[in-house]
Amino acid sequence: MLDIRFIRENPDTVKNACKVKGFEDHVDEILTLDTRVRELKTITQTKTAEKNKITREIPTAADKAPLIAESKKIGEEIAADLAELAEKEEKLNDLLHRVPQIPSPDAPIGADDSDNVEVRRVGEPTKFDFTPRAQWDLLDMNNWWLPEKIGQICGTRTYCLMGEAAELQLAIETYVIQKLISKGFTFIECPSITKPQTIFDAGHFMGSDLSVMNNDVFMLTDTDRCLAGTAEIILNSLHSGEILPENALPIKYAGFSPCFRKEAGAAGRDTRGLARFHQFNKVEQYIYCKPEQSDEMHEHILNNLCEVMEDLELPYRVIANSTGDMGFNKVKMNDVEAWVPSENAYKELGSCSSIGTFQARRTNTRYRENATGDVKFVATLNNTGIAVPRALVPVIENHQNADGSVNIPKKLQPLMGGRTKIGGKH
RNA sequence: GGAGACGUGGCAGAGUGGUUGAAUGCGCGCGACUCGAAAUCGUGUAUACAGGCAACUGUAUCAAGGGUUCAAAUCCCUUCGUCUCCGCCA
Repeated sequence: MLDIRFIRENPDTVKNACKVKGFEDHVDEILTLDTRVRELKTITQTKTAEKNKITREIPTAADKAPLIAESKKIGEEIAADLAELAEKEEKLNDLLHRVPQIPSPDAPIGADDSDNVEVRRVGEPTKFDFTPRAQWDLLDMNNWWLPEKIGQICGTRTYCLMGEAAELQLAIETYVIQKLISKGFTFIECPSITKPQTIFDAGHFMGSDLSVMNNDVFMLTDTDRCLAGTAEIILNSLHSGEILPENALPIKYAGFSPCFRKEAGAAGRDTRGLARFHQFNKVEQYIYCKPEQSDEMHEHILNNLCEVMEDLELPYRVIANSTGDMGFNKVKMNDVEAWVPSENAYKELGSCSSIGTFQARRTNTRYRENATGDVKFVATLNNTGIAVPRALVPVIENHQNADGSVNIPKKLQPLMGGRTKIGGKH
């Protein structure tokens, strides 16, 4: 959420953010409510101060009865104002949770992903001197998965890797985790079961009614828990309510967890292959930093993902997502897409986001400035480290050979027992 | 799942209805002493919101929420969390 003072002082900026991101504009209603709420606070606080003064005189007063009566009378007056205050504050709070984060001036303005802009392209689409196979053919012929059987057992949008593909997935996860550790990240394995409030605090949903997430989040029936869609959710709440020392920043976490998505809005999309599942694994980069460090950290975690692409020897490109595509809580967003030969297209493998202080306001995560002693909200950022099995798609397709075998990228070979190739007839 | 204990400031730890935003100790900041440091002494050390140009003032906060009362850290209820023992268990 945004600072109410910021909205008060920059209503036009906020209105514009609503417009370019495609969210309803509640600014005028917010400002009206805000004025009334502050009025009521002033009135009730003045009366409470008066009442406290009388209350303090009671223990030593010779005749207590008139003072008690007076105090009681003021108490009743306060109660009436308090009722209105509570109602107005609740309404204001709900509307404040519907105001989107202000997008960066650098972000392309646009309604949806068709307005995204390619920032850079690294490597060329892979050329083959044979007809390359699609991921599902490679998986079938190498006996690397069980699509029909697992569909019967576990339902749609589940997967099961076997043999060398399962090994490769584990190697990729381990590789990325170790890479991030070497760059100063703290490796942290996160729970997937969490409370709905933590998901809300990550700022992916609008308003203050938690039921809005039912469409996207798996709720665990008859419990107060749900399944987290990403480790970002847990990492975001890791320092909630804390005031961090300035020199602790930036804090860099490499979170690993199984991730759960309902994929309710994706019916019929990516139903074949390893691209989209209810459950997958993800290494997540998560940063807490000072707001002025945010751009630098954005480049840092974006570059980490680009390096991973290069270590996996994948042709890829970086996208600047448009204001309409970046989502409710983001300042700026860069997708990283890898080349997928079977689709003759670049496909998203990761998404790098600057959140500003938007999440920190929801979790109340702050730091104390050394020089001034001031307490300020931290900025947070997140990026994919690697998401599997989706990342296996470009890896096995781009590195395939005519016989259906797959070359292992050099950096992964030590984690694959020194093998340079898997699959094929051998 | 059963039984019990507990949740106070950065930490430790007093405090069971009335100037307690909270004793005391530790830590930390500043100052004095010192050539410098240690020790010692003095002094200071939460956050949010509202009002004010500001100095500052007010209100709230002793896990969270609600209740009783003129008055709640202190009494009652609910929730959350932590710990111990038993049971179960990868």
